[in-house]
Amino acid sequence: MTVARVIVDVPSRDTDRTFDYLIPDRLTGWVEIGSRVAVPFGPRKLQGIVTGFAADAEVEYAKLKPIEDLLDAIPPLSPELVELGVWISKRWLCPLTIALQAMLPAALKGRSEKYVFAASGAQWSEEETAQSGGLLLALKKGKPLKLTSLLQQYPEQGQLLKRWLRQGKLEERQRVEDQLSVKTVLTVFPSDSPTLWQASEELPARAHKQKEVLRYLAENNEPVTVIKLAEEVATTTSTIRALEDRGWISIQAITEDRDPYAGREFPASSPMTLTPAQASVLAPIQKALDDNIHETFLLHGVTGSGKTEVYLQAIQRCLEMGREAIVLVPEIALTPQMVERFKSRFGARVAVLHSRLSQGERYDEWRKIREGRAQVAVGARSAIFAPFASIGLIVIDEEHETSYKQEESPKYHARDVAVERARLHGAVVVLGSATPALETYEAAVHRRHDTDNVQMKYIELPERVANRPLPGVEIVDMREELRLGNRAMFSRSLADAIRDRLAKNEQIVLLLNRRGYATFVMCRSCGYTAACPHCEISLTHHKGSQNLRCHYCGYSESEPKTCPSCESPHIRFFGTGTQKVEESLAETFPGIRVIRMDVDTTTEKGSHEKWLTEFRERRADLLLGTQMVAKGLDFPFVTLVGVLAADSALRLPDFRASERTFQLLTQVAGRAGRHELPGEVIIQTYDPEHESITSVQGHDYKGFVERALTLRRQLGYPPYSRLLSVTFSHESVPMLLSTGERFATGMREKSAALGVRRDFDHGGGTALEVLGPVSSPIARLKDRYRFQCMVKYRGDVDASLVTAQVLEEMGDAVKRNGVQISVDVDPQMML
DNA sequence: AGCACGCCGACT
DNA sequence: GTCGGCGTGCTC
Repeated sequence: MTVARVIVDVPSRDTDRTFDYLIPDRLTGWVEIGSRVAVPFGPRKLQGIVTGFAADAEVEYAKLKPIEDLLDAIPPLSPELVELGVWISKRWLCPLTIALQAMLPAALKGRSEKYVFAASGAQWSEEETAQSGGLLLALKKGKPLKLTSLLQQYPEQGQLLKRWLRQGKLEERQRVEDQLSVKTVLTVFPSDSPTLWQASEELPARAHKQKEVLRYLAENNEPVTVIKLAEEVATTTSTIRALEDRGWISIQAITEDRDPYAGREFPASSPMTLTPAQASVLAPIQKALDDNIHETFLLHGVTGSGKTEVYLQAIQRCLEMGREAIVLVPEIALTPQMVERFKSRFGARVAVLHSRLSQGERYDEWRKIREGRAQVAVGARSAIFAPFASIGLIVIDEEHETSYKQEESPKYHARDVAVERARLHGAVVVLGSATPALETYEAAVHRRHDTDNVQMKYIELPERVANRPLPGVEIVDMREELRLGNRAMFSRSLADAIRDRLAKNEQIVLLLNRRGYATFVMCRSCGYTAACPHCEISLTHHKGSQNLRCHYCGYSESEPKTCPSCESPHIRFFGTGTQKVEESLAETFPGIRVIRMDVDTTTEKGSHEKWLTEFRERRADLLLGTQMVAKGLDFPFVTLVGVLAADSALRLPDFRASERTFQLLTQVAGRAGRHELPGEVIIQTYDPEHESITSVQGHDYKGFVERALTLRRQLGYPPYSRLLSVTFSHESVPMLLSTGERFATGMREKSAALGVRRDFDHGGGTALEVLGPVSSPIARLKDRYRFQCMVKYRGDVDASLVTAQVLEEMGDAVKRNGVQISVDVDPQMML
């Protein structure tokens, strides 16, 4: 007899280990590594994942309980994904169950559901029945009812329920249920035609409708849905049921796929002829695929250089070798246009995973992969967990994008997961970008060995296809504009250019760089600014709902008419939102047709797509938006890109601020002049000397990066060190400080044993140093104060492990004092 | 994370 | 006396 080792779905530190369960006979042979099971856990029923087996002799615990149920016929996770989960939980310090959950589609996140039913022989008085307001009548029918829906239906009867449960008149049972079942359709399976004709003879003469149904089935001898059949013969389902009772047809529930792209035509495309440059970068990728070796490439290609075609042909080779491919794309760039390119090349072999699909649609796409019906997965961050069996290639497009780092636990970075997963499969990784992250570029070009960065090969597409030039970039100093008396939102240069495109019927993309540019509220008389009473965050003004909102905790209050502090009426809503720009555009350029894309206009499902289609069809002149207009869009008639407030993010206290600004500007500049018409870019800024802006002008990625790397080396920032941040939060500051100090001391003690840093020319001198505890950039959140420690360490040190050890040692004390601790390994946002 | 157990104050 | 507050400890 073997025993299953199960990770139960309780995300806490002390349950972050396996628990052993007996495998009942009926499940022998079905329970595998990666199986999802329902298990009893204390008084509850929970979902768990099987991660291994043990022989009887290895089991220490005496009173094992049996697994109660197997939740899927095919295990949703493979042993390889379980192994990857273990790796993630160690690297990013999260409970294993959290890492495993991240790999499952939401539809399979089992919840424990409670059911209530009347105990056999239980008696109630008439008075009680009346008192219960219908509740008892429902329960006396004997069928177990869901506790949550009972409480919803009879909100007054909570107390009664509780009492009867305690008295044993009612009983409770728990079941683990999926969030969503597979959508099924009743389908008719006819027997063969002669039998059906014969059956028709046997029917009594008055059964006209049944005869008609049989005739229809005999003529079209193939399975048909009950609904369609009823429609065709103009009858009801009961007629069809009657035929089933007679045994001439069978009706089965068949799972139906909700194909979100159903009914859409994707014209077939075939491989394009590659330019010599494209061919030369494809060659080493294909060679690695042919040789079956795990290798990572950084494909550095300027905007419009044809990276996607290289991906497509690499995937093709991968499929020819009988292996599968994953393509990651930033969520925001996962447009129909992008999907179409893959669908038209690989057709039904493509599964698409992104957050705009419904939970059910996502589950269907996931099952296509799991069941081997798709060989290419295209999706956002979490598609890295696509349940393929034999991966040959993983492509990460726009690899520098911050959206590849998940900000909630597990706080994994898809790029790192990709490399590890590829290693497990012996697969090739291609990281593509016009503006690679400094970490990636450094690992590919300088190939340092004292960091944990993966070794990779650098391949490059330095020119646009068809020798199209990169657009000319003009930088406008807005201080100068002001000096010359132009107080408008648009510089003269940008205004002239917009007018020019309107006259020529060409299109414009306008980017409002809004990061760090919140629309806060300030009193011009006394300087009062509206802040959240629970978080140390200024409130954001929402014009539509006329209120002020905290975007961290959701607190909101109505828009003040006078200053709450000094009662002055001179309270103003600062900052520039896209709405304001839109108004200003309408005033300055009468008749201009503007599409505005921001969080307000794109929340509705499919709206993103709708706006882009409208713009593509030239039903608007100008596309205005935030970050989301910068990525991956390709419109032939866009010849002008304007950037407002290019420098707005530069003042953020984040050492990556200038890198981010440079990347964003380069990306948005790349939207111009991608086709026959040449492009032009106009960048408005109050900081025209800043390197992250001037480097965009010369399309000088390498120059910018080398200078930035020198600076990073001097300051000992990544990629010349790695970071790990630990945030402590509690209602009382002294408690926080003492806990933070304890952590810092613990870390410093351990670091003494790790040796010295080899080549950092700044202070510290040890392989691991701890900064803080200091007040966190968000000093208070939801009524809890926050302090943080930053751990800076040499790449070959396993700081995650050291941190886990120190937190373990502090464990008991911390659990009692209620300080919450959250760890972020390789934090991407310093805020 | 729940959920039970257990030990304290305020009510029928 | 009992109901319910939340501290603490366990879950194969």
